[in-house]
Amino acid sequence: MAGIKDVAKLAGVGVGTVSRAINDTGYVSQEAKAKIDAAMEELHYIPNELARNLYRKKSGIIAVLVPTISHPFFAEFINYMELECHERGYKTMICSTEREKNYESEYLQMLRQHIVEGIITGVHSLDVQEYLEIDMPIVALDRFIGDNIPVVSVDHRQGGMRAARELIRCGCHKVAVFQEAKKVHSPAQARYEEFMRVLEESGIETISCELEWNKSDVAYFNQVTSEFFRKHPDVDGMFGTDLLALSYMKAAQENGKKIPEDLKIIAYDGTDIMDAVYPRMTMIRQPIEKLAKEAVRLIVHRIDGTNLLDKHIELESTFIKGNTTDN
Amino acid sequence: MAGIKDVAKLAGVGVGTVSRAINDTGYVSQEAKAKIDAAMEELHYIPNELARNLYRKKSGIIAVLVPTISHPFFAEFINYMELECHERGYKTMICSTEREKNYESEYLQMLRQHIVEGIITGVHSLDVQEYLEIDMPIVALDRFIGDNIPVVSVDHRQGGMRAARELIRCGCHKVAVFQEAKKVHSPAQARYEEFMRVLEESGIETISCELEWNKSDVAYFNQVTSEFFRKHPDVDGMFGTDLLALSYMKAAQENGKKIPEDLKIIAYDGTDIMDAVYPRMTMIRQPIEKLAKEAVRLIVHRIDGTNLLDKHIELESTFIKGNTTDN
DNA sequence: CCCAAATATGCAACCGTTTCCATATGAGTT
DNA sequence: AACTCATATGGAAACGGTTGCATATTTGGG
Repeated sequence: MAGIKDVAKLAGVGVGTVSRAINDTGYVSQEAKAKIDAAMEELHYIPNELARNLYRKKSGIIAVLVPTISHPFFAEFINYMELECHERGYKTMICSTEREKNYESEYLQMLRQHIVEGIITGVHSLDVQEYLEIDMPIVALDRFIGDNIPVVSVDHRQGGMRAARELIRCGCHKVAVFQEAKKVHSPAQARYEEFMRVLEESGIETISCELEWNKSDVAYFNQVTSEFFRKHPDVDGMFGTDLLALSYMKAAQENGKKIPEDLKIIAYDGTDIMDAVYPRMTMIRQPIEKLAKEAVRLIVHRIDGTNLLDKHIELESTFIKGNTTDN
Repeated sequence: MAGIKDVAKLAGVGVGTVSRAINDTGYVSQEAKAKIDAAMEELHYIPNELARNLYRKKSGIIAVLVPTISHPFFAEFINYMELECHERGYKTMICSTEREKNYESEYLQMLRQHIVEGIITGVHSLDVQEYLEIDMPIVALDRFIGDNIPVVSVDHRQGGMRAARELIRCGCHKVAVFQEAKKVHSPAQARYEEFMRVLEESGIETISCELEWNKSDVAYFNQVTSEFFRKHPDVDGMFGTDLLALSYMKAAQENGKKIPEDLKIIAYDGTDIMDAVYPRMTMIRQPIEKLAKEAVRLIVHRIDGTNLLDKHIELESTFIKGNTTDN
């Protein structure tokens, strides 16, 4: 591998001159530039980014922590995030934490090790302490971590309210709501609270089913929904995240229920795979692209040290009327 | 940020001794070790990985190139891949190329820049030349690139054959097959060939629909399938990848077709979101976890320079009988 | 008691860049 | 002619580690 010294030698100039030529900084004569270009060409020289990184103390990498990539919401989020990172000159590193142990601290280490410059975390860790101690570029996706860590999320309360109103409008009597583990401190909790509050205000019975922490695979969802359905076959309304809503619909249909006649379903998230299913789901769609862009914007600002003011960015979700509530 | 010199100074030893203590190489006395540990603790010292990388000429990062992360197959693949990489001590960088331009060369640069040590590419580029020139750690997922670049894929021919036989068994007369852009040189082409060959051998009419290159979003699929359905409402069998199969089923159901009575559908890929839909899809499931593990194994071997023999790893897919072919 | 081997350590060189600084040249000004 | 100032350049120091080498010091066997 040819280094900058080889280029300098071949071009008959000093390394400093080569470096200035490459980076277009300082003074370099036309003559020298030409010789350097020729030498670089001849040696197939490409600057070693490792060395640059060391000097600059920058890796140009942003990490994203998610429970699992294989979940439409996170997959879509990461997709948009990578786009935005790329646009801003950053690379994207992924870290999934859905394993036995809680791997978060390991990933946080990467910040101190200068492997990554910032972290966007969509992980619902239980041991939050570690984050609080660090004063480093961290942005949370839909999760409260600490006062100094900005959060990007949607207005869950509104989403919960809209879902509740829609089910009320459709005349539901007994509604199931699937919510994530309560020990997780997330803005999403407001969604369930508001959803249930509004329904109960209207005197509608609600049955909530708390999911296990950090489990979001389809096999688990199928197990939960079919079991739930067996216990509560008379439920006539349901609210849950995309895959869960799909899974519940499946459990119901397998048992001969008609959608939306016998059961109304509203899905939360509205990832785009939902557009491929029949019947068209009534959904509360999160603006995933915007979430991702905002998260990247915030983390880049943190990295640059500019604009540290933003604390909580709350975006609006969209209600999409489909055919799973009524026709 | 405290450096190794600070630790050395505080501990009253040389930097070499500190380095040896940290890395557990060479001789370090108990006494020195204790002092160093204390100093590291006091200074909250963590080795700068950037500096280590430079010396070792290793970044510890493997990149994965995909058209889009937001597609269940790739999302699942990346998920397992990240797991396996992590297990082997590598970080995972993602690069999506589903943008206007063909960004592959940019990402290939990362190898030369020493940003990543290896690349697993699931991208269906058109300009293959660049790969061929490079003799670097590259592994292709389901795609032929060049003689020196190993491929990990499934036995598509068998998958195509099974799907065809199933549709024959169900008595289809006119079958639709959606296939990726023909200009892509991928092992998957064998699937369509075999599928159509077997059907035509039985005298069954086939209509093939070629998809645009590098388009795999649901909106596009919906557009394609609804248009196709309008043109060919009398088709009674269909074969396509997961989302496409879902989208097609949706188009059919929206037009009052009964599944599987009026139309038989077989999905290829079998990502796990498919387990959440009703009716249960008849599928050819790719062993995504194994694909990912094999791809990582190969790339790591290439990086280490051990075992450069493997050229083409071909895994078996699984036929899963669901209720979209018959009950 | 002596010498080889094992243990222990500090210092300098190195990894491949970037940037600072000292120095040089030539053009334009007074 | 002397003095700026812009242009141009090479070499050294720095980034923060790791490792080779020279040099103790200790240990143990004959």
